Amino acid sequence: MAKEKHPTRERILDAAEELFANKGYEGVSVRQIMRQADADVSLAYYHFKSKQDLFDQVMLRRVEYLNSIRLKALEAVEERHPDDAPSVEEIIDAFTHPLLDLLAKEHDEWKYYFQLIAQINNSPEWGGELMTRYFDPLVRRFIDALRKALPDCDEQDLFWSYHFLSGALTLTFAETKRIDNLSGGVCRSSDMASINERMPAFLAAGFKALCSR
Amino acid sequence: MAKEKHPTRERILDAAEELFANKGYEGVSVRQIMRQADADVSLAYYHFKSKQDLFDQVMLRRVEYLNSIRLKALEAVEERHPDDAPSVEEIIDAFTHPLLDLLAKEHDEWKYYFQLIAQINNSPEWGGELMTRYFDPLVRRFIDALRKALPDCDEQDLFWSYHFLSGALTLTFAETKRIDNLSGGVCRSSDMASINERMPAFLAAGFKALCSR
DNA sequence: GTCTATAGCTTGATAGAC
DNA sequence: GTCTATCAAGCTATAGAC
Repeated sequence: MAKEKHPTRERILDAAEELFANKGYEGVSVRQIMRQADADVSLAYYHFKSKQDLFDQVMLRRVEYLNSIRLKALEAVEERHPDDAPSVEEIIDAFTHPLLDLLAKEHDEWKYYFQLIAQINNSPEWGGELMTRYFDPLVRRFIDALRKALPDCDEQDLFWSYHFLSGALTLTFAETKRIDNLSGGVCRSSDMASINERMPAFLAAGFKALCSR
Repeated sequence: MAKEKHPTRERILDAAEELFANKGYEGVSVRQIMRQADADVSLAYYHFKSKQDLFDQVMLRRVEYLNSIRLKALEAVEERHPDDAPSVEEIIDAFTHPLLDLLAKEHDEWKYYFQLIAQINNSPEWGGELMTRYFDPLVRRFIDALRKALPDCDEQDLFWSYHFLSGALTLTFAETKRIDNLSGGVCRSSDMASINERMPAFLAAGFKALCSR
C-alpha cells in the first residue's frame, strides 16, 4: 500500500475484476475495462495475451492466497484436537470464516472477486470446470476432515451436504440485495458478521441431520 | 403437444432459453438464437420488441406455472394440518419438491429454465431485482408458514435461513457437474431423486438449529 | 510502456419487397 | 409471417511509431 497509484497492470486487473463481477465475462468489453482502468485499449494486449487471458489472471491473482488461509484455518482446528476429531461446526467454520472475515474487513478489496466466484459456481458452462480446478483440492481436504467427524456418514450424503454448503456460501458472496428486499431491510446482503454468526450452525446441523438418518 | 412442429415464436423462446442458460444474456447474440431456432434473424424482431424483450418473455413464460404449483403444494400441506402447524420439513418440502419433481420428470423441458434462474439468483446485477419481482410474493407466503412452525424464531434467523436455502436450491438447478468431479462419480448433478431425498432434511435441520439457539 | 491508427468482424436493429 | 439487404456502432486484436 506504499504507492499512491498502482501500476497499470494492477489497475487493469482491478477494473476487469469489478466489471466481470458485475456484468459477466461476455457482458464487458476490453474497451470498457480499459476506460475504467484509465488506460489505452492497446495496453490490455501489452500486459495480457487476450481477453480470456485477462480473465484467467483475474482469477489466479487471489486464489492461492484464499486457499492458503483456509488450509491454515483447518490445520489450526486439527492442532487443537490432537487426539479426538474436531466437531463438524469447527471444520465448517474453518472453511467459511476466513472468507467471510476477509469480506467483512477488507470489503472493497475482495467484494468483486467473491461475486465473480458466485457467478462461476452457478454457471453451467464454467462452474464444473473452474471450481473444480481452483478449489477442489482444498475442498477434498475439508471433506476428509468432515468424514472423520462423521464416521458413519454415507459418501453420497457427505458430498450432497457439501453441495448445499457451496450453494449457500456462494449466494452469500453474490451480495445481490435480494434479502434486503425480502426482509424489508431487517437483513442486509453485505452484513458478513450476521452471516458468520449463523451459517456454520445452519450448515453443521444439516450435515449432522443427513449423516444420522 | 398436438402439433409436430412448434410455431416459430415458441421455437425462438426455446432456443433463447437454452442459449441464455448456457452462456448468459450477453454471451449470446440474436443471430445465434435464430440460427438454433432455424429461422431468420429479422423474425426475432417481428415476434419480440428487442433482445431484452425476448429475455423477459423467456422468464415470464414459465414463472406463473411454477409459482402456482408451489402454492398448491403449500396449501395441501396446510390442509393436512387444520389445527396444528405443519412441520418445517413439510413446508420446505412443499417449496422444493414441485421444482425438483418437474426437473426429474420433464428434464429436457425444464432444465434450461432452472439453469437460467440459478444464474440470475447469483448475479449481482439482476439477482436482487428479478428474483424479488418474480418469486418473493410466493416466498413471503412460505416464510409466513415457517414463522408459524418456528414460533420463537428471530426474524433475522428466519430470513438468513431462507437465504441459505435459496443458495442451496439454485446451485442444484445449475447442474454444473462439479459434484460429479468432486465425488469421483459417486454423485451426479442431474440426479434430482437423490437431492429430493436429502435437501429438505438438510435445510429443515438448519432452520431448526438457528431458531433454537 | 504507452500511444495512434486501423483491420476485419459481429452486433442489435430496421426498411421494404413478397 | 417471412425473406433480402443493409446500417451504424461496437467488438477483439494487431502493427508500428515514439
